[in-house]
Amino acid sequence: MHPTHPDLSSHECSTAMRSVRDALDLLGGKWKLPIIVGLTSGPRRFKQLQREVVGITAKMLSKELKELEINGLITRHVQADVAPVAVTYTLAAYGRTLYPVIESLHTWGQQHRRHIMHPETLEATAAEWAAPDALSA
Amino acid sequence: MHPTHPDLSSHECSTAMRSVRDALDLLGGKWKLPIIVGLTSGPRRFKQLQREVVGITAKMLSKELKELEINGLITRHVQADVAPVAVTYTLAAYGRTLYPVIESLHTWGQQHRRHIMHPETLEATAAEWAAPDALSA
DNA sequence: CACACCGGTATACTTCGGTAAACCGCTATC
DNA sequence: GATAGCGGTTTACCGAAGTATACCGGTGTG
Repeated sequence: MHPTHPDLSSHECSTAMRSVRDALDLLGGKWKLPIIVGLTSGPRRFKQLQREVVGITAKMLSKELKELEINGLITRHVQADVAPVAVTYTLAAYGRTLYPVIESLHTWGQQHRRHIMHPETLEATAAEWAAPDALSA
Repeated sequence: MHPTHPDLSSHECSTAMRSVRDALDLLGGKWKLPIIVGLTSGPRRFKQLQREVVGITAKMLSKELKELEINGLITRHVQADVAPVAVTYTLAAYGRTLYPVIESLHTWGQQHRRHIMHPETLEATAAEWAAPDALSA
């Protein structure tokens, strides 16, 4: 048809799309990111984590932890000597590389909550945040 | 070694968790973010978008676009005068506030792909990225 | 005329994410 | 001895998410 639409970024766009979907493959679903957030403040034990990630069932937590471990984002260590075997989960170094992602989601979610509660300030808000036109970085 | 990290207080942690889950409520699922990425480089028509977001069915695309519009992230406009009614989707101002999120996911996904393909450079990689200790901002 | 593109909708189906609840061996507490 | 905590696994089940396919009215193309 009309190949003349000056689409600067059709390449960049598909690159971005691929990367985002790669990331989503690992982090997608309802629980993975909340779990990682729970681990940002230090090692946690199973039940402890289950209490923090409100609403998750033991089965889901168990399953998600396995997947996160397989992908190298978290580490599981067992202390067999102590009383009723202590199991601890920690953010692995690789998992810590997710901080920027967590942070941006955290910030956006916070703003979003305000935005929902005070919709009258919408335009101001949207303008203030200022969208950096990066993404091509 | 010693990740003497700015331990998120338990309060900050639950705040972060709540925000992240708020964001995930809007953006969760397999398609929403890829669709938004597709719209970052300009307005798109339905079929055009379907071609870019590889693998999505018309039904899903239609459903997701509706939800994104309801949440004010994108805008739909219809041009009724032209031949076979042209429908165009655009990132709304509010949707553009997601750039930081998209960008961090994009960056991480890109690194992750490299990481998968050259696992031997793992330690170097993880160290290099350096996790910004923010998040408590 | 036959065919393809557009922007979807309708119907039917399958898969998977997720829940609820019971259960396991072990330990410590009342 | 009963109960509760730990770190899960197992079973059973449901509903949402996602897929596949066909179809619609309109138009323009060969």
